[in-house]
Amino acid sequence: MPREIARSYSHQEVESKWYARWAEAAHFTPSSPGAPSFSMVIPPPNVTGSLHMGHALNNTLQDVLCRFRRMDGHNVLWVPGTDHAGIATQNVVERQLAAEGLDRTDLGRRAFIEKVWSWREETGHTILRQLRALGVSCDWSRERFTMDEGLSRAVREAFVRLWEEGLLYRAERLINWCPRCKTALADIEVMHEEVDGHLWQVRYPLVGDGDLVVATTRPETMLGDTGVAVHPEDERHADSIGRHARLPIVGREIPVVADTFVDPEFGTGAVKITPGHDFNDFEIGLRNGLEVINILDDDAAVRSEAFVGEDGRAPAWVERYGGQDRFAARERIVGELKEQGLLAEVRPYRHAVGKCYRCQTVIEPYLTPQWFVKIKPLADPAMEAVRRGRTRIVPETWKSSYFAWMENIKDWCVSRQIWWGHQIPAWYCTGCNESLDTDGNRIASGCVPVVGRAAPDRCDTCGGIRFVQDPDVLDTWFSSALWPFSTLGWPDKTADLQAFYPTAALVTGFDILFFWVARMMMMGLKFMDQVPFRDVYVHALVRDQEGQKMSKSKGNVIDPLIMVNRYGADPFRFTLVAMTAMGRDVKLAEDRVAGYQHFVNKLWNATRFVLMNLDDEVLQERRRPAEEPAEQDLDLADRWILSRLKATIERAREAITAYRFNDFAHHLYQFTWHEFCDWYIETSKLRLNRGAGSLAAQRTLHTVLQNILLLLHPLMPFVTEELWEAVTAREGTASPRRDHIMVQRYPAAGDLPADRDAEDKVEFLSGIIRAVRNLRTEMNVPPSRKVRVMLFDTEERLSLVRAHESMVCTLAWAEPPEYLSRGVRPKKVATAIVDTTEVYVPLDGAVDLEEESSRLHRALGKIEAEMERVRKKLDNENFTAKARTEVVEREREKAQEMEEKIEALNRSLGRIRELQAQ
RNA sequence: GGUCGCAUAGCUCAGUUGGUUAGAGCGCUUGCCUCACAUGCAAGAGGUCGCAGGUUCGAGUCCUGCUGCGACCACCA
Repeated sequence: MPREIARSYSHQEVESKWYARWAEAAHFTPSSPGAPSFSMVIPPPNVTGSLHMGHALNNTLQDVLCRFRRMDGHNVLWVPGTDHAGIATQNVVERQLAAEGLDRTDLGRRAFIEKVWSWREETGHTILRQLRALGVSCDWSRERFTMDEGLSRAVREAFVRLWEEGLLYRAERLINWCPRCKTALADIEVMHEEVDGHLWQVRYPLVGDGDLVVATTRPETMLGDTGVAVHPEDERHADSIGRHARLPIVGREIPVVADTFVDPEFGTGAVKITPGHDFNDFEIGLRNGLEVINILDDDAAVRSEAFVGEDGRAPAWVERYGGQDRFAARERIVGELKEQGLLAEVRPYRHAVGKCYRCQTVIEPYLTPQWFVKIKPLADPAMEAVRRGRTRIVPETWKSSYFAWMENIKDWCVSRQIWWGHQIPAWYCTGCNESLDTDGNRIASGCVPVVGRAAPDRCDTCGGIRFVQDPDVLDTWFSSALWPFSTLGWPDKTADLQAFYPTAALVTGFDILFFWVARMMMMGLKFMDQVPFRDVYVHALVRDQEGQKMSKSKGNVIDPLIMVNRYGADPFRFTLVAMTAMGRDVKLAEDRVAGYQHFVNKLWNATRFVLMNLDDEVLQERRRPAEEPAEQDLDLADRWILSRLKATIERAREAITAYRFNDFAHHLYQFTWHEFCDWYIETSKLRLNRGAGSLAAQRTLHTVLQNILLLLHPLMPFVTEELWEAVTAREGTASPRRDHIMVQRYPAAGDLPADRDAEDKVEFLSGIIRAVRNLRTEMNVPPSRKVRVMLFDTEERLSLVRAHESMVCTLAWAEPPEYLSRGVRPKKVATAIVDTTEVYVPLDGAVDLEEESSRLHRALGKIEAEMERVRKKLDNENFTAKARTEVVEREREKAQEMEEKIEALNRSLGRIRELQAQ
């Protein structure tokens, strides 16, 4: 019989013990036929990741939802897994290679990919292991990886279907190129950042005479200039239109064109046009028939006739500038322009540059063949679904962001020039495509792909049998976009899809709303003809206590595992949930966690108290927990706490189903601590000690405590499970695992009575008690003495106090009150009013004046002695000058405090003398 | 440049649809080792709810403007 539990809770052993037991009992995915399902997919963390605060918050919230729904009778499925994180993972492994002095080309594609796989075997499960420490209850038997066999099949299938429906195309477009990752990026993967740069004004001589001064932030791109543009109505430059300028350094003649894009107000009103390296210029070039020159491309000579010198080689300047780092080239170009006197002006200029979201390298617009998803036909239904409420975004403020992004969406560049990822299922016949580079490094834009679920056997056109697969891989987010259904077995029609799609909710941070959520919406509707989730709960970012984003470089990172280790998973989870209010960032400070650790301790000790006071029979009674105690001699206090419990259950359920996590936590906290512990347990003590009413009190304590544990379980799974075992005294039952709190019914308010009458009465009585306590303190009644009280009100009100006199007196530590009818108000009293009842504490009756007076004198004596010691210390000892100052400072503060205290004591003594005199 | 959000006690934040003396945790003050818990108990101090107007019988809560932060989006050289 676990009648005694330890004096305090130690989380370490308890947490690992219970996690193992839950897993063993297969509680994570219950299956009761006919029950409603509740499914979620985890936002798959990168395999490269280790657990940070964002994951901790995200997964705690999901776990709270899952545990609640599971207890509430749903068939819960929570699918865990990881994302292969193309560029991020490739970067990690490449860094390892670099440490050995190698790069990926030394290994070759096949060997490199093998290396990534073995890296993943070794370390790719770290983060999922770490999640277990939080107590998350995903179904580990269903762990998926975006590169595993099933999901890869889903990716190929999706790609092929998009192709077949004409929603996928390959084209040469200007894309965002990361020169470090050496791959294309989607628009959304480019982060814009303000930087301090310069605006250079460069003189372009016109052929014949005169010149045009153009302004640019990137002078090095002039190597690829193929025109200069001015506004058609700009009179200053009207003469230049149609003439040619001679490109400095290069010497090429380029046309001056008119385009309304040019803002005559900005700079000089003349813009150099570099169609190969700027999105605007590309458009202008198209409109005006300008050439495109690619200065970063080693193959530039091949790709553009303009670059071919007499000897068939690129002109020297391409080698001088194009091959090297852009910023070094910029300096040399600027230097050379200056030498030639062509630099008209330089001024500091702050402007935005695009950077790679993976490595922060400045993006270079670059003309290459890539694969694109035609996005409009996918985005429209995805917007419609949210508009019609088929998917609800919570909180709603994110809806407008969602629409804004979707409305302006452009075709999605899904190809990446890296090796780690889903290789694009497109093949090129070597017979048909002469320009095919059979090393597979780059497929020219004119080549015709054959897209299919597997490599083709024979070319339909030429009958050839040799094919080269497209070397590009898909954007990582392409596979994540399929996650809600690919993890359930799609493209097969599986029972899982039938049962669990659409998923009930998706819990995610706003940072991946567009990367991931929007794309899941599009793909889910496309391939499943149904939204991927009913609700999207968008939570905020976890910041440090100053509101700064946590980052390694700032050194302000709080490690969730350290929190779990130090305080326990339960307090940590509780903190995260309690801080999660809608639409606001979570600022996390460690002392919050410490604060909620105290709450765990409180719960622990409340349980200890209950266990110490229950008779064996009561402990072993097996009522359904949310059910009022059977015996009907319930006291007012019992009725009150049960009614409060009912209200708490209602509020808690309301909060959690509306994703108001902080409300959920706070209602339960408030009830447990300030209603159950502070009031109910305190009142129960009297009845437990006497015979009368003891049984009802015991049963009520038992019932309410069990309900508290059940209610708190989604938030604090470990400690509640541990305590549940103790309060349900379950040894000897046939199937202990069925008794785990994790699989009990969640309390329902309907099982309990509301009792307005009891609530009103207790509120009144506790008001009286508070008033008396307050007066006690005001009157300086020593704790050893009971206070004398008089109450003045109608007989009816007073009779209520009379009926609960012992409770009131015990909690207020008062003598039995004098009940006064109207008319005889006492004098010389301290008063308070509760409702209509006036509460009096007679001054002279409150304090034993003799005793109090001598107590104060003793205290005064002590302090004066201390003062004397301080004075001596200051006088006698030999200090160095500095030490002396410090000591004096410190002691002076002490002395000040003591003097204040002496003053206060003297005041009290004075009051007592006054009273004695009367 | 566009959009959205936030400004409430010393600190970190609650405050659903406008309704009587604005709440919590931490911190602070005072008194208590009262036999579940000092990771505690009791009592308390502390707020012109960013500023200025407006709507209303009534506004922290709605509207307008301003100030200060923050985020997201964005191809102006």
